Amino acid sequence: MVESMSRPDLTPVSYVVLGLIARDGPSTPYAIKAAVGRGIAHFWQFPHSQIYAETERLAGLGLLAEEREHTGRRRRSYRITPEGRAALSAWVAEPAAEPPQLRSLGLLKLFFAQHAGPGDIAELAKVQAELHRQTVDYTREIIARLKARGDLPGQLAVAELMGDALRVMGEHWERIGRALAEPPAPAGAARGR
Amino acid sequence: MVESMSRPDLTPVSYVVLGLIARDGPSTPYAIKAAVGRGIAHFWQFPHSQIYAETERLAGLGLLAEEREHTGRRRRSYRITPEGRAALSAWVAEPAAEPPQLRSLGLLKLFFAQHAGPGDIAELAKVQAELHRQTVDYTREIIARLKARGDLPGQLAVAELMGDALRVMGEHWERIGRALAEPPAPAGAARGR
DNA sequence: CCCTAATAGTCTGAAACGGACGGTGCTGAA
DNA sequence: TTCAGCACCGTCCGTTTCAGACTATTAGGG
Repeated sequence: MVESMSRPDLTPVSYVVLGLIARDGPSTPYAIKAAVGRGIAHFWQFPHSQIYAETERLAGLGLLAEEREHTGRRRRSYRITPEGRAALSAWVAEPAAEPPQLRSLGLLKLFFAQHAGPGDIAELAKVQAELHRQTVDYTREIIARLKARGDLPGQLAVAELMGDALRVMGEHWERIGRALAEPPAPAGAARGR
Repeated sequence: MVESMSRPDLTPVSYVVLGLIARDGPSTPYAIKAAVGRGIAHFWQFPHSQIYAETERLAGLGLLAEEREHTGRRRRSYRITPEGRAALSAWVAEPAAEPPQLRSLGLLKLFFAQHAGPGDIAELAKVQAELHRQTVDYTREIIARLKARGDLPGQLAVAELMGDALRVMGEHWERIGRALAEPPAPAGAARGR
């Protein structure tokens, strides 16, 4: 039983770059940067400067081929090589055993809610609920666009999953906001704090 | 309108440390490390070596007070100062405007699903579903424990939110797995993918 | 008294970060 | 025609984070 078929010298960012070029055809790093911002950034973040380093490195490894514009700005453009496609496929085919990671400053503050007044937490909940609503809306747009295309079932599934997860989190924040806002003091048996 | 009441020289990790010491009383860095692993790590990750650096720094700022064991290992122990409590409260009270960030290798592979066979994606979905199930179970335990205590409503809310989000994501993965596994070829009116 | 496991903490090289900064070429107003 | 302003495109570099290897220390069991 071989443990890993995918190349150990490639990082997730490498595959993002390979994958987007495979999807969109020959691309400049700047175009990749824009494409990342339009989707992948929502579940795998990294600084754009990485893209420039990564395209160069992948070209060195023979997984991308560089072409340079002859006119004007002489931008570099990269297309994927057969080796690049093979590396990408091998990686996708290998199941990911890592759990998803969440990183939320809002949750961190909620965790320590006891150190602030209920009003402050209500405000936090309001802000977070609104943020989640916006992101869900954005996700909806993406879903609509992907459905119109009918193509790319993987991307659609990702968007639907994320949309649902964000919706559920947003609902929690709304519930928290309501619970703290409406009954400033529940009256009657004043449960200690 | 003042923009920021909270100290700009403190990072989220600083507040994690302050918050846990505020909750648990005087603690050694190692104890904090353990406490982080029992909860906060699920929505705010950082390397444990940071804790040692951070306690020292916070002591230098006067937000923690260091005490050293006289016997045995002479471990450092830290308690929170009034200034530390004030800094913590100010930070918690200030709403977080950042959206939550998700980071999932599984979603990344799903996004590029077209580059692997359906069987590979089914396998990915199976692994991810199982991972999510485990995490949900773990979350349930935490919720039960927190409910038994009756205390700390913020922590309970966090656990419930995360549990729900993970459950929803896990259900998506299960659905994906079923969709790919059961009908290897949908037969009949082949809906053009 | 020694061995082992659990506890406790240190250290470091490598990535990642992120944002300031500097060109370049287009467009359209003067 | 010029050139100001802007959107595009890419580089660079100081800081922070990161992971985890590594080193003690101590309690407990044999």
